[in-house]
Amino acid sequence: MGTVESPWPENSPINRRKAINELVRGREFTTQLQIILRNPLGGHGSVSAEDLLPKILTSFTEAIAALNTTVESGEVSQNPASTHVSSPSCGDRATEDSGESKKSTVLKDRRGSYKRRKLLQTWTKLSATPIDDGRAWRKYGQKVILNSKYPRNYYRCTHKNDQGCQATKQVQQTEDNPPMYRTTYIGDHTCIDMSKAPRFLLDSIHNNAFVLSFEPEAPRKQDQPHPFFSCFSPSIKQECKEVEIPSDPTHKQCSSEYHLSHDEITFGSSCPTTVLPSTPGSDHGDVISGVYSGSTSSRSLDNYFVGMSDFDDVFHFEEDIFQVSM
DNA sequence: GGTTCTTGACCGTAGAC
DNA sequence: GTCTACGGTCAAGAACC
Repeated sequence: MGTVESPWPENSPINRRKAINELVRGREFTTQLQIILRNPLGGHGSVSAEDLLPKILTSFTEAIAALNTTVESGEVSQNPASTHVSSPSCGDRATEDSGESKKSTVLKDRRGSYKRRKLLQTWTKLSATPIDDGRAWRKYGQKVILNSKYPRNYYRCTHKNDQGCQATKQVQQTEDNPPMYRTTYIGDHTCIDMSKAPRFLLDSIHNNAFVLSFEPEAPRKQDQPHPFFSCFSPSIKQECKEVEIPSDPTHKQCSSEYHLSHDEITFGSSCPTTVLPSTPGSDHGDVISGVYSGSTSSRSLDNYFVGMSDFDDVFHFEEDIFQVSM
């Protein structure tokens, strides 16, 4: 517990290499796009921004797919019910259920696990307060769990009906002292929250065209780093503490939910997190399920753009990163 | 009036026999 | 193969804004 293992299964160097190659390609396309956008009147040959965008998306999609293949080979997807978390609510059924104690004292696998849940990626978080992750959830059920003092609450994305978002989460209070809340996320968001969509995305919707906004006047939300890319910024990482401090409600929202810690991806330094690993080697999937999810690919990538104040926040179009040759 | 919550019923899964 | 127990989801009514 608490130790996040290496996100890269060492037995899949081919997929990893492919992912890196795709990311490099995507960066090259992005660089070309930047040149075009900075010099819209200049001659860029036959390549246009409209041509580059699909290539960029394809590169990222391929990278995600490669990573996803890598992850799945390490059994990322797992029923959280079988996750070994040191909590009474997780339930050693044999210890309390006297009626079955004579059958077996060994805790077997839980029954009643839906196949759908096994197919979707899941990850679990522990926090001192119910997590407000900024997403719109709608409660659809509550269930008393065997050997658990508190009921388990079931939530699904508000956009399930209108956008078919399959993301769900379960929140259950543990019997720990002080009480903790275990939040299990199942599946990734495939919805777009229009209230948080960046301007370039809205423009593309309204104009039925791809429009990237690199305008500098768009306010940066320093206090709300984008969950996925925030780990690329070391100044933000230190803010990432999974367990929230009850006495400080300002820390209620923690970006670490989607956070790529240094272990998830080898770009930055440390990022403390208590995202509970589903299985050894599955931690990376726990944190950024959406990115690794093969079922979403580019659409999921779109979601990671949603909520950003500016596209520039993501790519940081700066020469020192992209080494633009102009 | 629309949205969200509550809660009992139903369904799917898997261990036991 | 059937029974049983359990977790997960559905859906109707209630509550809320």
